Amino acid sequence: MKVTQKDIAKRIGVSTSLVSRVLSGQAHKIGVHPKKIEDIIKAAKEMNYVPSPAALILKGKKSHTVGIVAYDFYDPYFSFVISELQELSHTNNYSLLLVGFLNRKPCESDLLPLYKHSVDGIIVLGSYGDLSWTEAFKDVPIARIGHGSHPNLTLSISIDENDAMRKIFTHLVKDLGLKRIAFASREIPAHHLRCAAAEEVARDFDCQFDSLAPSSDHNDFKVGQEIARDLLKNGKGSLPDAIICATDTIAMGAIKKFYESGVRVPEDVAITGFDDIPSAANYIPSVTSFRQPVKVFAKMCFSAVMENSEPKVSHVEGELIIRKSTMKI
Amino acid sequence: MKVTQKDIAKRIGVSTSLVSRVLSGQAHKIGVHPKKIEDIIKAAKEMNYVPSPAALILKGKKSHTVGIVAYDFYDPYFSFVISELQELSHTNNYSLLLVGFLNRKPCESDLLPLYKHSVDGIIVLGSYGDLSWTEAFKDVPIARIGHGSHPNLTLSISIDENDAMRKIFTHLVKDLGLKRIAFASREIPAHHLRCAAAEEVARDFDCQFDSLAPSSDHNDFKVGQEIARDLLKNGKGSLPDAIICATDTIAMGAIKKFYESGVRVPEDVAITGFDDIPSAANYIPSVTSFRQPVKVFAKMCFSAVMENSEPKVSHVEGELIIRKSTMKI
DNA sequence: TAAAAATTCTCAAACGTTTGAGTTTTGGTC
DNA sequence: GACCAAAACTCAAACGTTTGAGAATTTTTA
Repeated sequence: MKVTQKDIAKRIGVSTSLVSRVLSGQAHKIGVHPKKIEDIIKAAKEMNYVPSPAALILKGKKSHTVGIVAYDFYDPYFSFVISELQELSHTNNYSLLLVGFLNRKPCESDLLPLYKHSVDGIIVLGSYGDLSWTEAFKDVPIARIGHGSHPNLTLSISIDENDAMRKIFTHLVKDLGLKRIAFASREIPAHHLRCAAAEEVARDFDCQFDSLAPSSDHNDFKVGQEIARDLLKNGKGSLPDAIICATDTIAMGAIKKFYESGVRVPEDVAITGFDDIPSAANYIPSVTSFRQPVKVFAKMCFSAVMENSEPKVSHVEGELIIRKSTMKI
Repeated sequence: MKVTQKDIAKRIGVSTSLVSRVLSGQAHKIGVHPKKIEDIIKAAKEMNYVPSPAALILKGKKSHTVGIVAYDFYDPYFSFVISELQELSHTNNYSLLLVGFLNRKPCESDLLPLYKHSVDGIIVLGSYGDLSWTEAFKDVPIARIGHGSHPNLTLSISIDENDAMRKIFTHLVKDLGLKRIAFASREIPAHHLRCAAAEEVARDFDCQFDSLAPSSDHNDFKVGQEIARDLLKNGKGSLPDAIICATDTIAMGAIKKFYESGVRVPEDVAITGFDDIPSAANYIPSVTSFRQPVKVFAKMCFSAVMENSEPKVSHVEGELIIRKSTMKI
């Protein structure tokens, strides 16, 4: 059924050693007759030989597999990352192993697939989530799309939050002339960082700044709604000019609550999101959002683990996609 | 570094054969002293031995890996499926190999990962997409979440479109008293099926029925917008009472276009979607949607490929989630 | 034209596990 | 204490590939 080097060797009448060296590109290391090289390659093609990765791994070769671990699959942002990684792995002849730590803390058995398939590298999605499990993978490069550094990470890549905020504020303050800015987020590490950046930039832009958080923690959408609801308690007059939301979904939650309360977006309050997930463009009104350079993230992570490059923390620039939710009327 | 059966054997002073038989649960087949069994198992635990899957695969054992092939990662519906499958694979101690055929026709190199890792089974996501490549995997069970049968499929599972339509029509016609129903979809196989079901059920319900399709084919959202635009050309008076959309995203597109044209949903026209993707609940107004029993799909596919069960085409019931976009005022 | 050198090729062990067939040990029986 | 069967264990080959070391063949050189 499955054709092996032995089959090729038999057909041509040579040893498997020769076949192996030719097929693995080591032919030049010893002398091999050009004609034989040709024959072997031709035979391999004809019999459509595919090397057994199991055998290769046994011999200590690379598995050409990267594991991708995600803490959350629902987030459309991550779906996009995954589809990018899939594309990259395909063009580089790698396989993609998917492992997820859904909510729960990663346990032994979560990591097993990574062990078992002896991945050449691991790509982690998301800033939050503990990284203690990386201890068990000291010898494989681990890259992360997310914020902050960690001793076991070969690459940690993210946007520069300050730069992002600067771009958002420029739009809000310079383009639109807004002054009273608020930031809406959940009580999670990834959002704290963003909030701190917003606060700092607000100072530079000389804005009145407020940080909004929900009383209780639900999903992003509910959080957005709650924040809007809380804001409305003080009367429509006291609304900020603009609300920068930590995610698109929070933005949508806020927009919906405002809509239901007769507050118009962007006329009464401008709203921005983060990540530019597909539905941001489809919402009513379409949501201005800071788009992360996902393709670049993916590419850099992939290169980092393939080449096992030097540890590094990197920032790459994103882009503010301006839509109706902040448009001048 | 990595501990093997040899290490265990050496520590206890037995042969690797014995260790292997004990550890792989074949001890009862030959006689093994109970004490030794205990010792070996204890040692394996202490040294935290993990069997090398490479070696096992080489010996022709199962790889405990299932491949999941998706034609589209962007669709939130599939993200959800994938996260379910991930959960299942985890509880069953399987690994998940992700391969995607993005737009393009699956080519040789797309399938390589499945070959290479000698997957025990394959789960295909989506009705559309050609299945000719399955010829190359005659010996592994393939299950599909999607419509229709195919000789190489162990399981093809989907909702019963007629049942779904019946539930939607019941809501629209019986609950809301609507009479003039339209169906909006794209020109793709999966939607055609749905359209046919709608048409048939409309007859049973004695409704005026119309099938709507865009002049040109874009993404779902644009299609929704276009269909709404086309409908508006004939004046607001001629709108149907309700539009059943083949996907949530088409529904949102239509809603948005209507909103921009001053047509109110649900007051002027009721709209339903399909799949109940997360953003359906978040839209303005929230979108009534037919939810597919994704968890059941995932579970059945997984079981089917794990147990390599008899070929079967299955339907399971879904549920209409009623929201604002069809609510009585 | 034989020896040296260069070229081309093969042997066999190794990676970690399984398993049929064989070997040693144990305990029992007369 | 010699013999037998049952119980407990080991040998070695096999899975598909790589690779250092060596063997065979061809070419060069003197």
